[in-house]
Amino acid sequence: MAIDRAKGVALRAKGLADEVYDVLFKKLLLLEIPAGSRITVDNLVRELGVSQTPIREALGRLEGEGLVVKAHFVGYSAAPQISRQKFGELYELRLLLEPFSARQAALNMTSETLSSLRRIELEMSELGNNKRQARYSSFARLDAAFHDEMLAVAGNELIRETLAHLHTHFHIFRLIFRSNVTEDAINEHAAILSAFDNKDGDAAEIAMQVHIARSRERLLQAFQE
Amino acid sequence: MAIDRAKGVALRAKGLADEVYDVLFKKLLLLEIPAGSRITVDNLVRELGVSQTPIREALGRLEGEGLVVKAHFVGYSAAPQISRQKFGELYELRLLLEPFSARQAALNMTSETLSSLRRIELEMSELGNNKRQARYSSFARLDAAFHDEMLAVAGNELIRETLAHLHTHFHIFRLIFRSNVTEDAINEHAAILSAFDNKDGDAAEIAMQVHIARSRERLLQAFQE
DNA sequence: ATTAAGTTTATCGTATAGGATATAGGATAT
DNA sequence: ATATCCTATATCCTATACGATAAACTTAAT
Repeated sequence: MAIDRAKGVALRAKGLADEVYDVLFKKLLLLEIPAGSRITVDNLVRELGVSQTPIREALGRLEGEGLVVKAHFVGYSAAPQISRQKFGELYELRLLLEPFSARQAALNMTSETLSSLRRIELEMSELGNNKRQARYSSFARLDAAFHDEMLAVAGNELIRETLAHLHTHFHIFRLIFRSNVTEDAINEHAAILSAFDNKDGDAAEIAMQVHIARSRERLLQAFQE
Repeated sequence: MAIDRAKGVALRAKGLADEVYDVLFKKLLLLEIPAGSRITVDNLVRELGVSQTPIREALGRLEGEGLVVKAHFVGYSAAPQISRQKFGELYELRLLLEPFSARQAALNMTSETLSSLRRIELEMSELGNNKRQARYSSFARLDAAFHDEMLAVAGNELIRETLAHLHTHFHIFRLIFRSNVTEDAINEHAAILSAFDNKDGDAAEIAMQVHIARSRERLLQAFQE
């Protein structure tokens, strides 16, 4: 896990702070650092083998992105678990942005992106045989890729960045409640893909709306268990 | 301008990094640091009288929020000026979020918020006599307050935060092109206020849509000058 | 037994020194 | 005259030492 300084130039070109950032980001996404738990600078110094400065800089960036919070003279912690209130707000926002983006994507769709989306879809459908843990983790990654690729084609980078940012929190939430949400989503994605194939903006918008609304219903059960 | 360490406890309770953050944020918003210009750590050390660590931490946070960018072994710079492309994307996003929020705000409107919005509106209309520079600066602040107050009542904090974040970049843009956009906006705000007063969601949504679309047209001229 | 005060420890916050790199300017060779 | 190489400087990047604070633990008194 330690960062190998012997890599020399290639590593230093990016800067240690960037490396530390990537490591911490990944740990947060994989829940190796549980939501709400403390993150001490000294521990990271020992664990990663770098000095405090790049670690503080990386934590500062994560703080700016809302993934960690800081209390004066207490230190950093991973951001707390998403609340039910926040969950509802997140889906309201997705419903405003993604159906619109799906429409745009349908109108701008290229054959390259379409085949790329089909490949993602194929990979998803082949996950059924894997173990539950591995399956869910892969599914989450592929689902993120599907939506992100669509947003790239839709053409509004600001919307794409905004949702990518929110997706991080969303992802952490989903990982905690390992709901079995894989199979249904595949059918819904197929409907979206079909609309993309026909360059049918109306159909794409509606299909995406259905997809997100149903996703919300599926995950909402996690709060009631 | 220097941070007074003699303030002692009160200052330290917030942490120097937070103080530095506030100072830099304000400088960026007031364009005391022009878009794209270099921000050197050493200069800030001398100017603010604090060590490098809190400055780096503050810069890291600003980087996470997209207000500054960093190049390895080169240093930090203020984020570059918004492009025409980005400008279009920003308004597309606003048109997706703010009319919807205006509808929600109309349905949830309270008498307290309504009178608060009216007070903002009154202040705006009284700015006409001031000097152009002071007038514009005050107008921008009041316009931001108007939209933010509406978003607070609308109820979705995530949308509010998202737009507040974007508003920073938007504000910097407007400040550079000191377009004379004050008078028209006042009339458009009045239409929104009227819909709020009647708790008329449809009217509020449409009025906000018109307001943002016209605002876009007014500012778009800045790119063509 | 419980509470409160004092002490200890872990951690953050700050400062300074030294090494590494990129950029700019000048000198030299063609 | 131009292009290339070299040198110098400003700046970032890293490491370490020291001070300040808050939380945890222990001890003693009621």
